[in-house]
Amino acid sequence: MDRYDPNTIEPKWQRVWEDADAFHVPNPEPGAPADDRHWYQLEMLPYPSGNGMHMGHVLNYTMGDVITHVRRRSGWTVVRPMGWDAFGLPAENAAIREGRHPREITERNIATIRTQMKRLGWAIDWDREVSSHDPAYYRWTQWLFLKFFEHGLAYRKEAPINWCPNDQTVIANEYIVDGHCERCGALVELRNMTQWFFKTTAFADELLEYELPPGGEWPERTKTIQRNWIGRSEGAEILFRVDELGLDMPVFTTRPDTLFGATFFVVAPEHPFVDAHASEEAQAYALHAGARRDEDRAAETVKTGVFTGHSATNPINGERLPIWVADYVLMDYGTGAIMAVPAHDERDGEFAATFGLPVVDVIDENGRLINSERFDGLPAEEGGRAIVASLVEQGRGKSTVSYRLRDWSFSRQRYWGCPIPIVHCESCGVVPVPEDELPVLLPEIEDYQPKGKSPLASNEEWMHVSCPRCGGAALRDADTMDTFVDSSWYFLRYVDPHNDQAPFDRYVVDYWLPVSQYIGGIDHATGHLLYSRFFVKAMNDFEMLGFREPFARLFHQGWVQMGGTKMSKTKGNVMGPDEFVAEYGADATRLCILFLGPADQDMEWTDSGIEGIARFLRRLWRAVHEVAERAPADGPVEGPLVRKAHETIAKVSDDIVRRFQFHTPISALMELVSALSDDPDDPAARFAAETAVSLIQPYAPHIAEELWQVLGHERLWEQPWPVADESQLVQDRFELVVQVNGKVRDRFEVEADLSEDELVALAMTSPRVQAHIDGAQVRKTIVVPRKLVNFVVG
RNA sequence: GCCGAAGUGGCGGAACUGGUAGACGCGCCGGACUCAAAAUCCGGUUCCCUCCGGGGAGUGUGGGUUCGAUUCCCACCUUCGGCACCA
Repeated sequence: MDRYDPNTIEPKWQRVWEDADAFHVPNPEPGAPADDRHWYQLEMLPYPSGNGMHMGHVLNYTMGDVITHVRRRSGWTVVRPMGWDAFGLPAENAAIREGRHPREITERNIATIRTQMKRLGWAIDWDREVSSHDPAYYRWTQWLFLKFFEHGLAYRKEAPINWCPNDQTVIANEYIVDGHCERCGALVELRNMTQWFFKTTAFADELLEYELPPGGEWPERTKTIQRNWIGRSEGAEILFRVDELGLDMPVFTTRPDTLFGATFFVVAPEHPFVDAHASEEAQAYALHAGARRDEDRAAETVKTGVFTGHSATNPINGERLPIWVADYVLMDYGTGAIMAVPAHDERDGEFAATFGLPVVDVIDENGRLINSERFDGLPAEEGGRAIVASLVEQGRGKSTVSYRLRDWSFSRQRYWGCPIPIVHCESCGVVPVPEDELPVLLPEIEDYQPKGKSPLASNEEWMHVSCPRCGGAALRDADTMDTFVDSSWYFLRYVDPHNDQAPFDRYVVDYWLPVSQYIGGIDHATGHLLYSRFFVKAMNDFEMLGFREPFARLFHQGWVQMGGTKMSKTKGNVMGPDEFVAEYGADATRLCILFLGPADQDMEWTDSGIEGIARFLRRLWRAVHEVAERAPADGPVEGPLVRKAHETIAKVSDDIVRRFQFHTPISALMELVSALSDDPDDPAARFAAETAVSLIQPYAPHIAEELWQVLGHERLWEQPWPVADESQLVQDRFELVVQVNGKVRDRFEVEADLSEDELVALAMTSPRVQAHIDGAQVRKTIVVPRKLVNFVVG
């Protein structure tokens, strides 16, 4: 028996799989019958960082790998692709530092990570590899952009947007954390700029619906996060009249029932009313207040504001309310104006207190309307409906819905991204680049240094084009797209990666998608996951594909932490797999990361854990070799070891497939290996060994393959997944627990086919039980079949 | 403030449908093998008490339901996550 040496056997089997093209899965022919046993296994694609993979990646992809092997071997056709989220700032910043091209840096990083991935032995169909920086990919990103543009779902507008002063580019709302850039941590500024937006708000209601296929399931917490982000509020829009100006001012409110309690009216500093009609003092205030970020405005403890000099008429009772301008009202929510009800809104109450404005109670302690004329006495909710109905009749209001969600601003003022296929023509305006001129290649430039405007603009030759529409002088759009545009459709390209006629064929995506199981971090709940859903819903509307959701089942892995904190470059606690793979092998590293704990919870990486796993693998290695040296039993085997093997099959399969729990199967396998190594001479030891090797294959495919060969077999990766023999799971004896008043007093083995009466009689004979009953009256006897007997006394 | 998740040995965690709390691993303690070490193997390891037979307590806290609660219900505490001057 050779010593277990992962560094010899692992590369050997990796070569075997590669030569056998073991994990390549071709697409079905058009019109081929739909096979309902196909599975699309996907984990979020990696960003090719210069540091290579970290343990979080190892966890993520190993989990996907276990599922892939189990499904494959259970008779499913599994597609499991891989690719690279290759555009983005880190490569560009590295390019500035190193004086090289971002492409060179990115491709170098990809090569490093690809090598790491192959060394870990993951079952990936490398034939489907795609990279978002490849013109063969971003050609179709551009093509999709044009589709969205054509349907009015991509548009340009001037708006105050988030600007990262460090990265010198716009960033999306979704990637701002507490007012700071999620990527670099700089404090985000507000800038007024003309930017490209995707109209995600057009799908606000659809995004609240999860139109999943049968068997699809999303975690409740993810849906909650998305629901909070979308922030749907039902309410009413009410028109207030400014008589002296002949103007109607709409407000949004969720509380139309409190309309009689409105005692003043407030507009946001950015509201057009201010510039057009407000007093000089109010305009001066608005100019100052409107320039501040929402976060700073919110941080103010005392409310500020100025009277504009005008009044608005409450449509329900004709009362004239003074119009104020105040920065606690936000322009980009609702209509940018509110009816203020100080009695029933905390913020309005504070404002009224500060400026001595009147307060009118309109709801009593029983929740009924008061001071509301003919609506008095109605329960608040009913009263609200009645008030809206009355406004509708007068044409002064209607029921409506407001959302917190904003459109996705996706143009970026940096180099390393997908160019926007648009030309700006003096006479024609915004003109799309014709489809047959795609891709618009990313031009070469001299200097990547961010200067607050797009580096692409520095390439004069590239910038100046003739207008595709009129032939006149025109300029290209010099911005690039947010990398989240690239990753909003990569899962569609994966299934048809070599298509040069279209981003994908509809029959191919309709065959494989929605993704059967998606795995990735919950940090993308309001970003990537929402964007991808938006893309798919829109493409479904364009009739490009036949489904409404990209991901049927979603799972979020926990963070792999070190020293109690999430791994991050700034904390210097990022750890990759390399040193563990070199010392203990890929199999041990894979097992170790999954053995750390429940996959959906944060876990602490400990170096000592891998020692235990290595011990286990050596023990497995030795036990299997010992078993293999002995002659196989002739005829069927039975006994506790056979039963243990079947129990392990049931446990491992159920945990992985149904419970999505990856650490407990390892415990079960440790028990089985320990049982069989205790007695290699047991005639059932060979069956137990074969079972253990077969079951561990998804976790540790290399050692499994090697030991499978030691046991005289071949090509374990394509052997059917073991199925537990139900009859073996039924035991003929079990351990009966006997309780007195719910406390365990004795336990002993009994025959499984005893009747309840016999169990009770047997339980009663126990001297320990007798001692606790101590001659007292047994008031009640509870029997749980195959488990316990409980005597209630006293 | 609103919404959500979670609290179990020294540590990571197990206990899936209300039925033996602590599987499995780490760490630690003791032993075997060895000149020695590594590796390996065996035994022990929730806490307290013990006449070594056992006994008592115990899953964040306090109640409740139940023959029986880590599991269900109520209240609270702590931690983490999302939203938040969103009308």
